[in-house]
Amino acid sequence: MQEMRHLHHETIEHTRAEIRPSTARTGIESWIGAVSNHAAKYTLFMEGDPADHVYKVVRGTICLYTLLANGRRQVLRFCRVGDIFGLAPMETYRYSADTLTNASVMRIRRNQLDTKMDANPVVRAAILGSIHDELASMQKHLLLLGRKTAAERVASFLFSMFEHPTYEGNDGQTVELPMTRTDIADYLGITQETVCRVLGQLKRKGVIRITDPHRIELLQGDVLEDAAEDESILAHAA
Amino acid sequence: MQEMRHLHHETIEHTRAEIRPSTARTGIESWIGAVSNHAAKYTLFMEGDPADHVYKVVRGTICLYTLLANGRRQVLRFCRVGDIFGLAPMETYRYSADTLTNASVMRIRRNQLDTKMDANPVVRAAILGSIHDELASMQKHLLLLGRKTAAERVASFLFSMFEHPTYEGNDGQTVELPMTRTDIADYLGITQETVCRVLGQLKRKGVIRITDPHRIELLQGDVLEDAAEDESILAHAA
DNA sequence: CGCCTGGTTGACCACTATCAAGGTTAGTGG
DNA sequence: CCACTAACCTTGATAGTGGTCAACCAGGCG
Repeated sequence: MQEMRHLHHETIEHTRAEIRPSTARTGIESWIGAVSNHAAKYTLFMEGDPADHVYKVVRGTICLYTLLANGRRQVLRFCRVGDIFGLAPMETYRYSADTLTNASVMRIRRNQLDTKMDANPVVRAAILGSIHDELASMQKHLLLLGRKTAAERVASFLFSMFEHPTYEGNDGQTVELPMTRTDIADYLGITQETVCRVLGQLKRKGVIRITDPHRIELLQGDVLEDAAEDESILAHAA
Repeated sequence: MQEMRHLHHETIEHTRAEIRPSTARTGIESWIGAVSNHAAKYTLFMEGDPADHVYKVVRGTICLYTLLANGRRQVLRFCRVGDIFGLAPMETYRYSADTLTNASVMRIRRNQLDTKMDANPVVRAAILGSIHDELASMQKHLLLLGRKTAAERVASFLFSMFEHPTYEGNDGQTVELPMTRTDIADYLGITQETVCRVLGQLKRKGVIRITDPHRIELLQGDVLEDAAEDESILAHAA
């Protein structure tokens, strides 16, 4: 909650980004690019748009998703501060990107990035590392979508939110969920109603406390972690 | 059943691989590495093993998968001739790899590959391209696992098999399925029985013909393609 | 020849989707 | 400042897709 000062609206400014240590995870301390600010629910780009920019989240949360003809939606990833997306080389984006909250993103021209990569082994390693992280988390998500029950999916999701390096409104015991229940459902391959029901179940079991719909407090982390891989932990009743 | 001649058992030979044009897709015409031959159902490595090699399939089909405590399995990918796996930089493999058929793989030491990558921009681009392909297909798979019905999943799978660049036993109208029904089920996030039932349905509709359990002939490609995104194409009855 | 693995089909049932209603919150305009 | 509206969230009732359990068949290998 300390990175949301000077909020111009939809402004674009060329800056050398000063990003926090958490970003060092990408190995790139400072990038140069155009930073733009957007209101919530703004579409940065849609599936099929020409993919000539790579994005880095500076503030807020972004949601990457794909659609099926009949309107079914699969959320591929929630991108938070420091996350990079649109990185894989491609002609056109293979997914759409919406802001969930007010958000700022830095855009880097793909060809500029390619030049930097060719010139600088450190940048190269950083990019590879970032792609690797993405692959790893996608593999975990394949397992979740293919083989976990609804209760395990929600528990896994919550647990990963608590695990995530602390950022705005996360003191390790409480997480801010910037997304709606429908967003969570579309991420987990279930419905909004099922998400609610499992959250209710976790609440009744005393595993979490739902301060308000977008703010959840962790009471029994170990139980949540177990529940992420074995729904029987939350055996019926209560 | 025609690819199982001259089976040396577990031989290893250093060779300059002569691989077919389909491999040019990786941009690397010839790699140098140790080629090893394995019988079907051989485990190349398991999740958690130190990841010091990158593999390239020279012959046969490999199956990459992860397990959940209670035995549930998610197949992440079927690797066929020319495919590369174990590429993302990691300390230990995050999945296991089994041969499905008799197979040969070329192993390259990770640090050797890293050296090549740093020295050669062409290799670099090829590797990045390969990772990109993997990301793209994983994103498609997330959509399948999260949002498609059983019928759509099987149709998608078959369609992708028919689309795949022709290789052993695929003349564009007939595909050889080296994997078992259980393997397919674990790839699609459903059960063996459901796979059988959908295949039966497709057969009764006249969309495919099942010459033998591992050999399927395509009769109506357009119908199969439509069914991959809209199960109602296969509306009940018959 | 008989076991064992893999495939197929059927009967039944459970998990989760769907449909529906009511509650809460935030944003908007009077 | 408050009424009104529209999202969003929550919970309940019902139904359907696909899982589970079980039986049987076929082929390969010891």
